[in-house]
Amino acid sequence: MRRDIFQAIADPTRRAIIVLIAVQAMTPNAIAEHFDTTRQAVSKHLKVLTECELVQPQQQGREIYYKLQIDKMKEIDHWLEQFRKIWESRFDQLDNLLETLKKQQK
Amino acid sequence: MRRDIFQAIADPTRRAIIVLIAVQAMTPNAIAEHFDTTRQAVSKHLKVLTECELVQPQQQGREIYYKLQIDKMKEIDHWLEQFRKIWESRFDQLDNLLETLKKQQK
DNA sequence: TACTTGTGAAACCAATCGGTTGCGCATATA
DNA sequence: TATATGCGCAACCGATTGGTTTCACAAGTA
Repeated sequence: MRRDIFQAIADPTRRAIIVLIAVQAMTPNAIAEHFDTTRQAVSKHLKVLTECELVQPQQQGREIYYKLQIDKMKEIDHWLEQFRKIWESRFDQLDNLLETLKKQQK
Repeated sequence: MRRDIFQAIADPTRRAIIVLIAVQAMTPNAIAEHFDTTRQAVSKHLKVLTECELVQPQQQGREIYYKLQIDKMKEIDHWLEQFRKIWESRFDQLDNLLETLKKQQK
């Protein structure tokens, strides 16, 4: 199933999971201990994250370690790039200057 | 109403609206012309974007211009910062190297 | 072999989402 | 004043979401 990465990071629990496994790969059970939900709920979140390739499962015996695919996070960064151009531009700085002048006039 | 910016950018139409008004402030009618939906649907999206302060309305006669608050986008950038640290780190590069070696062994 | 452990999948549920239509209300304009 | 325009809000609707409980199954362990 094709998934949207932005929809994947919309959920706060999912974002917390991402932060958690960014440090090191973890099993669903280990992850669930950090939250006030069932393992199954975490499993569902991991499914979403896997479907959009933000996370990759690695079977090890009967345990499955989920590892963050940090490269995929760059997709968000890439989308932000167009706005970074704006907020770093002089036009934006001019805009802020005009706003400040406007407020001073009041 | 308090809103989550990540939930706000989860919707593709909403992201398109953000890109659209990044160039210049626009009215709901003008925005709606760019999409295959009603003005009311766009109005709802703008409400969500306004509630999380990604967008600001500016009344002008009977028209309302919606302007992107580019500064708010930095919040996403800020969340990404922790991952940027990882993907720019040598540990990550070492990780990739190990992965490559592993594949070559097969 | 019997039991325990780690896991995903299915069925269900209330809440939320993104869309529509219909409405009311200002603000131009004739 | 009457009419047209731009807009937000409310009510409604089907689809999706995030959670739960129950179950099945493979992998270790007694």
